Amino acid sequence: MSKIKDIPKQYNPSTTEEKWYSYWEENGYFNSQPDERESFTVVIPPPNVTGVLHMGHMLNNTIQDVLVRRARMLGKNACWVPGTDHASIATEAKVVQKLRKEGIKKSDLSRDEFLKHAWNWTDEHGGIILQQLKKLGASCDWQRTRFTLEDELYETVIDCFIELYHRGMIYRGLRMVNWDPAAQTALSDEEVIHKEVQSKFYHVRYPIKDSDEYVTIATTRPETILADTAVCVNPDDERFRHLVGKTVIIPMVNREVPVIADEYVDPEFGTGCLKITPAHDPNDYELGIKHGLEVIDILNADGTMAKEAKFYIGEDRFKARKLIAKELEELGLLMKVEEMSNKVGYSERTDVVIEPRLSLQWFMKMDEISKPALENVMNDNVQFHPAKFKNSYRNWMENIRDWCISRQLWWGHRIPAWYYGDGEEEFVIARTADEAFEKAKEKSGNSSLTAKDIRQDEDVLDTWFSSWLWPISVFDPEFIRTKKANKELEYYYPTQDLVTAPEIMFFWVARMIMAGYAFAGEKPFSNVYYHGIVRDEKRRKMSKSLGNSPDPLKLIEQYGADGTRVGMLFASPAGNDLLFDENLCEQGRNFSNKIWNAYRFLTMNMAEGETYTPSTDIDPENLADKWISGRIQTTLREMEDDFSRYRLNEALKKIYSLVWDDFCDWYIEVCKADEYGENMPKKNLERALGFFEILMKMLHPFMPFITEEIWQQIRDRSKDEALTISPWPEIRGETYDDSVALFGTIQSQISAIRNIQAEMNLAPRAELTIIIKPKDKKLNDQVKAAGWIYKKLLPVKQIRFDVSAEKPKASAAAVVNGSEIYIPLEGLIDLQKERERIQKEIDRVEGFRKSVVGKLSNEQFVANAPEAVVDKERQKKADAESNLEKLKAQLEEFES
RNA sequence: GGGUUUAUAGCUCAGUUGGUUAGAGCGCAUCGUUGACAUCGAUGAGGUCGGCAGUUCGAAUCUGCCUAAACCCA
Repeated sequence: MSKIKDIPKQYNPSTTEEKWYSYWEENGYFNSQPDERESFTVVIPPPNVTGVLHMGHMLNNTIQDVLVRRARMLGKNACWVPGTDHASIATEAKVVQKLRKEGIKKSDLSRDEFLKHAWNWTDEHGGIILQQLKKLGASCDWQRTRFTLEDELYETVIDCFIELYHRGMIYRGLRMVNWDPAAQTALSDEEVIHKEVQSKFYHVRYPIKDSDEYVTIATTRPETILADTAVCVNPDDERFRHLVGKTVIIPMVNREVPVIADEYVDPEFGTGCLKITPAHDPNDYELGIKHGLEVIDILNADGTMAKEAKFYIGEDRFKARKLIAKELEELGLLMKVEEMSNKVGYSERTDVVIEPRLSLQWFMKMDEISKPALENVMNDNVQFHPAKFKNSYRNWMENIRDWCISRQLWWGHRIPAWYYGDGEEEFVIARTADEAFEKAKEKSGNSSLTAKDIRQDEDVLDTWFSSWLWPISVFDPEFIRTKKANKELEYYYPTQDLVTAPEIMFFWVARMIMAGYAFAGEKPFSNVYYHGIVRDEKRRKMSKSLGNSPDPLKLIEQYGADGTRVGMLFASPAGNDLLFDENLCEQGRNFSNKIWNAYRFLTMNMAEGETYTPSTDIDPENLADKWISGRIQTTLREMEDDFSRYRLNEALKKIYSLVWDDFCDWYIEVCKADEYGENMPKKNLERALGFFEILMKMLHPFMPFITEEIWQQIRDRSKDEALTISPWPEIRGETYDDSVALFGTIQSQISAIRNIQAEMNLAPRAELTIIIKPKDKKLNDQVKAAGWIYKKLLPVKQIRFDVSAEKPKASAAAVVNGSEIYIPLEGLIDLQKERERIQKEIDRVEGFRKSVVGKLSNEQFVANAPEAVVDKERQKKADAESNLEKLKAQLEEFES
């Protein structure tokens, strides 16, 4: 390259980012087609189609992009499939809300009319989030973008339902389900969030029939008293044994119900008497079946009191609770009210209190399908990173219960069940109405059945019942039906890495693994990387309602996409939560600027009209070249290890430090010209550019934009030479261990001299006379040959290397690994200060020596520890003593 | 109630199979700016590793108990 004029002092991300993202897209670098290369496939955890980018997405997609970009540079056929899901409950709720604002009630609309509104909403708001991902730099294959409710994927889900039904894994049944009275739908167990809340514990008296006695029960939900059909005690409880078999009268409704006995009751809890409400509590329901109790349902779907309750009909359950408590008090039956904390289930989506409710729903059997999913995670066929999550996975899998897959909603995949009568078994499963009609005629044996006599199930399937097929369906939507993989599925499946948050483990990860084995007979991915949840500095989860989440796009605007990515990753150790701090993005932006200025400085050193060709042919005589080259090689190896363990933040820290500390603070400094104002020697500049190119490659997965910008400026590149598709640097190069060690020694000596400058309050530019007395002849030759390095990094008037040097009078001194440094400071030295400085060092080394001697004088240690360890201690002792001797001599000489 | 995880500098985190007088970044302090970058440079001060007991020649690292916190499941 040749000199570029007027590079701005500060890096400006916004123009760069626009420019390169469109360049990448135009040239199709992110598009993947099956070929002979090894595939590296990642499917995106599909965000809600109408959602907007939040901090969790930022982290999630930054991580995926780093993995995908690195794989691409490693020469793999990288394919990152983007897409969205339809988010049944959330989207339907939003549409209902929007219609309500317009004065339209959902119940006034037909299903088709409602769906039209929902699709309009989706078209209007849908996919914004995918556009936002581009701002982040996400290198997705946009041509493959999928949506769980698009036609092809819709069919897949229906195929899946039919297949599983025929395998006998899907059934319909009356069960106690988690009912969301706001969304008016059943939910799966996973969609219920249990929260610890402060509740009132009402103690209520129930009179025994034909007696003066009472039993006292305790409940947090007095409204359910109206649905009680028994009272239960423990058979071994002496207090109540005589009451078993008698009849109690339920207050208010005056229903006569039996007192029954069952081991289930814990005599220690509450009053020891349990009211049984089979319609409104899962445990009571079981007891009800066992004891043949009546089931009285007193709640409507919307959570108001039903006419069966007889009291407060139409009132909300919570209002009814208060009214009933008041009435019981008036009746003299309310004994006391205690405060207690208990766990109450809330809807994940609508945040209202869940009611256990008996209803007819579709379920999926989980016992068989979960087995391979558990086994293949435990044996690491599917690896979890970090592995600690295997524990909770196993725990959930081993206690898994059947999955309620029906939802009383319209936005979603409609259940392909068709009813021809009211009986529980009077239905058929069919793909179309015609097919259903034929099947219904056959199953019912009623040949006079007409098409009008059959009606399709109104309900849709759980959103996760579509997304669990994602790793299969995005490649081959017909596979579930045809059972024959197309070319794409053949090539891309199983995928490599899945990146998600641990909170999604049961919703999605576990079920995708089940689907993988159930349909493809193979895992859906090889690795699952669980990242933390993004929290604010007070450890609160970031949420819209708390308003504690920054706007990701504003962050990108402010700090650049690269800076923001670096900020997110810096704070993100695998599996730990991320305490987001904008400060980290600032650090990322500063890093961008540092890189930019390093590059700017190199261009400033170019002569007009001259052409510079980056080179990594190192000068064998140049210690600094060998050192930086070795450092790069070592860092590449370390990063490889970090990546293999999904420790992205560690890999980033290493390249960050290599660029900033090694390259900028040391390498560029030693490359500079001898005299200020002169240009850097051409050879130095070309090598600096050559190493800089390698650094840009190493940084590219983390900071794609600035690295591409500089890469393209360093040389003219063809379309085939964009950094994004460039090969990752060779890892097989020399590590120059000896040169790296020698350079390290010189760095320590230079730091020691700078320390003297600072502690002695010397003017930073005051030129120094420096005498280095290396610990032996060999080192003397080596450092002497590298004398030029000292001159570049220190204000040197004169420097001398001499194994037999004597300490001059009135000089500051230091000992570094056996080598001594003297700096004559005639007239400048503060004797007292210098004495203190050396004494401090003596104290430190003496403390160290003592701890080593302590070990060595322990006979047990010498006898039992491995010889190498003992030898090491002896060497430490010898070194410490040698250093001490020199320090003491320096101090004495100083006193005289 | 059952289970899992975590506890290391002011903050956020490293610390592989037990052998470092415990590391990093941020923050803090001192000094420095017409010399690539103050979105910067140089230097420095901060922990004995939650508590107790044990195993061991040796423990931040292994074991037990306790305390605290987080998460998951009932």
